[in-house]
Amino acid sequence: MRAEIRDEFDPDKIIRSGQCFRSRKLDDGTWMFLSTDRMLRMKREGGTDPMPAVYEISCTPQEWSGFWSGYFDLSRNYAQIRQICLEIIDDRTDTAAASFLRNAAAEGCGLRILRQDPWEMLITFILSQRKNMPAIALSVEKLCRAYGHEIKAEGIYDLPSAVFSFPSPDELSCASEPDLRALGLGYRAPYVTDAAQKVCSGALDLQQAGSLDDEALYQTLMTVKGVGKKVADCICLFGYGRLARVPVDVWISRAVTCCGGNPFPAFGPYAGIMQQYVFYAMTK
DNA sequence: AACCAGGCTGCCG
DNA sequence: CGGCAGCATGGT
Repeated sequence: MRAEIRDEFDPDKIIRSGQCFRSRKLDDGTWMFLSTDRMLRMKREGGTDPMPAVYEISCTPQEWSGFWSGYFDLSRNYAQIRQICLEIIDDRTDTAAASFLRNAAAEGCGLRILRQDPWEMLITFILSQRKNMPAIALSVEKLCRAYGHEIKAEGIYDLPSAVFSFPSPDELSCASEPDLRALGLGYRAPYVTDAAQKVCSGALDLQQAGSLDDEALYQTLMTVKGVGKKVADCICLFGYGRLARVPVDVWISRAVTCCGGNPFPAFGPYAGIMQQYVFYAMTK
């Protein structure tokens, strides 16, 4: 099918923004996005300059409106939100911090906070600790190849190599801690088995957790071993769309120092989006 | 070849 | 309580 996207949307930036680790751009210029056991292929039509942007998309209209449109958070107006962020930045008296933040908000144009699967976010960000982005992508890929199942290509698109789903809680519950250490997960292996055990047993209901407020959700997620403040905030932001949450990692910590104090609370309900602009600008 | 990576746990004071 | 060593492994 064909889809027209009018708001700010830059798949290249989204893929390199550190919120998803399986999606990528293929050699033929199409983008491949993956979420749990779903795959989407998309290609820009009619050059790159004109708005609105039109994309040729591999799924049905039902899958687009029923899933992927929500995944890309397309019902939200990011152009307007980014403008609100810029106005908040203009109110600052500290010119050095203001120009730093203004630059980040400009660099981040086209980023969106993806509405991803909570289980996939839980495991992915447990794996992410003390790793750089290529290393995270590698361990996630290993996990999918070992415990997920193959996803077949749709329609006219063919794939360069086999693509695997993200393992479901049941699929991952087959993995013992030594199995996961053998995959190279290191000290994170027992954290993953604890997460799978809690979710499979029903001790942690990720679906129902979505009805909790931000703070209760955050506290609930931290009951899993290996999930601390930063990882819990990543799951809140990228898995539950809690846009006020600000995961503080080494990069954001540097940005806070650079601004002479934490600049994010000023952005209120959009602090998490501003955080993503800053993270992207700093890691680019 | 050292040093770092989207940190967390357990222990020490 | 706050502070901090130790941690497994792949990138740069």
